[in-house]
Amino acid sequence: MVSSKDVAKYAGVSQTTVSRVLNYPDLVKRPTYKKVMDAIEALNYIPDGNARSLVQQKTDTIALISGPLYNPFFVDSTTSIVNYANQNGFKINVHFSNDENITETYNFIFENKVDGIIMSSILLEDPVFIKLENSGIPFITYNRKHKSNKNFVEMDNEQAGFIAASHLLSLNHENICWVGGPLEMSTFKGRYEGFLKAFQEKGVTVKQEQLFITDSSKDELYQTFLKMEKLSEKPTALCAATDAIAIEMMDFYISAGYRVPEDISIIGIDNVEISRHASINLTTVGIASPVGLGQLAIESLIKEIREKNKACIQITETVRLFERKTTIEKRGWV
Amino acid sequence: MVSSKDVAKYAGVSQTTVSRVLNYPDLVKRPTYKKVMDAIEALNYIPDGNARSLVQQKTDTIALISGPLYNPFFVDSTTSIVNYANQNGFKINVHFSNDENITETYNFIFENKVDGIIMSSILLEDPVFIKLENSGIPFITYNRKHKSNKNFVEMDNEQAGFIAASHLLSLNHENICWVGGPLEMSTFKGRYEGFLKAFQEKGVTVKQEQLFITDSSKDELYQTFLKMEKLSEKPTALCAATDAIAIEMMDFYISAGYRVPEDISIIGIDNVEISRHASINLTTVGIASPVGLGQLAIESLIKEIREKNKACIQITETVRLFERKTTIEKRGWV
DNA sequence: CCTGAAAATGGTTACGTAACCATTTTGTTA
DNA sequence: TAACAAAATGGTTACGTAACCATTTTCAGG
Repeated sequence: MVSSKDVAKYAGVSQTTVSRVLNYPDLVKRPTYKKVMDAIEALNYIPDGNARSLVQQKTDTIALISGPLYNPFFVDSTTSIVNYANQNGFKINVHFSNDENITETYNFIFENKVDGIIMSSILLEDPVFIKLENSGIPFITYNRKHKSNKNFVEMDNEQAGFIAASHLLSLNHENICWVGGPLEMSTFKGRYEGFLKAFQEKGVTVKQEQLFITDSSKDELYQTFLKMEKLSEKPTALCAATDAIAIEMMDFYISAGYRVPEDISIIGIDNVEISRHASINLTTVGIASPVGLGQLAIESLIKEIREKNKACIQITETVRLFERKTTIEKRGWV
Repeated sequence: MVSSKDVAKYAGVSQTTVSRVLNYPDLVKRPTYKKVMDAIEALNYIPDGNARSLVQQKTDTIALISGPLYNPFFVDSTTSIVNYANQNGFKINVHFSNDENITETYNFIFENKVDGIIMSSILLEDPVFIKLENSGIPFITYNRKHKSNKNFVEMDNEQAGFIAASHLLSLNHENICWVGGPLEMSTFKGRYEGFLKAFQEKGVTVKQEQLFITDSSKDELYQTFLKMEKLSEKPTALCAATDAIAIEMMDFYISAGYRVPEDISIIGIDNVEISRHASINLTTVGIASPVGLGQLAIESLIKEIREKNKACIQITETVRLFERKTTIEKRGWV
């Protein structure tokens, strides 16, 4: 491989001058500059970013630990994060975590110096948090957060759950099922609590059997669907903790011959891009601002890396209802 | 930052021995091994992957140039690629290309030594191909290919276009629009030619005005929709070059009050995951094998990197129809 | 034409690791 | 116990770059 030494020899200058041509061209006389550039051209020289990283003690690389892309929330956030980072000269090492391989994922990341870590996959009381803190690497979470998180970008999850439940209650639904979990994750916990709070304020009682604390895997969601089918009183509405869950449940209901929303109202939370689609038209709750959580987080992280800014980044975005066509007023059909 | 020298000093051994403990533990006596491991533990030492890369002349990193995730094809392929690579100890640097920033993207990648490149975004006659060849870095394309590509994984695009068109023709549609492009891309070119071939074999004529060669941006697709609305003879069926286009067009039609498939049949190509969803149920053409193109490509690339295998990888997967609910027989309504 | 400061360039080093070769230690066999 | 091979460990180097300090060149002003 051709190195800056080869270029130096070819151009008849020192390696130092070659480095200078690329990094401080103003310090080099024009003719010398040209000689070197010609040599670079002729030899097809490309500087080795790895070697540069070693000497400069920075990698211009950020590790992203995202949830799986079959959750459309992460489609949106991954897109923003990768594009924004690349535009700002950072590489993104992507990892998709299913919350099981998470330890390996972190070890993998620690092995390779990165300038920062941006992630969603963390539990409220995750033990990995201490390792992250000790590593000294700037990191930020988006969507979810840890109980002692310094830097995070989230939506107001409790408000979101509250708005979703309130919307269904205002449409006269009372037999409303909750689907989502696990509650070790800040998102699900907040949304769940908001959901319950709405019932409490309205004075409507929630039965234990209406609450399904599940993970988001297709299998378990299908099992949940089957359980709901066996309920003595079938729900007239369903509050899903995420759009991904809502869309999946909708699939099961429609496949089973139900009409949405006539037979069952469904609401999600996240307002992912695909929920807008005319075939889906999911009523949902999402952040009011047009800038997504991923985008906010990566902007903050890069700022912190650049400015060695040690200030806390704690953003909780306010949310609102996006009313579409999967929820409808409950009609008495007695 | 704590280095292997620090560990060596702490453990009272040489740096060489520390390195050996981690890479060739069998060459180290048990007590020494333990001393070093204890030191590593005590100092919280993590080897620097960058330094290792420099001396070993490999990075364990693969660059991925994917199309945008709003095309669900790339959701599926990116997931397989990232997961498979990570499981095999490779990091993935992700880049989303919109075919405009492509030159910058390539320069960005060349600046940082990677062990391989896996990409979709390339034109049939892309000039960047020569730079890729000259770089000596193993690379493979999936989905699309270059006219002189050595390594690629694709579907049989012509067969796909042929099957899609044949399906619509067999349902007695004749006024069928084609939407997709540009033809500089192998996928669109092949599918388009297959589409035309089906008409030719059936002896049905295609009018120029039925053929819409567009890019896949939402804006341009909407313009295309408007043009189709103004056609003297409105189409009864639509063959989209990709599922992404099909799903987008479906959105426009439904939003405008049309029913799919009663008012217009729509077929796509790719068989992306989301097309299976009960709310979408897109009839489409996709590879018969359950293993996706991205997965095939990353497996081949990693094999090539590991074995320095210089054999050509040229895979063209056969395709079949996935009949769902967006296509229906044309009824005479005169 | 000389002087001195500024401009331009060069030499050397460190970054953290693994490869390579050299040296010391261990243990076996005669 | 001597001899010697094998096992264990150490010293030095290279990887390719930018930082740092040293040296040479240039050129303005007297």
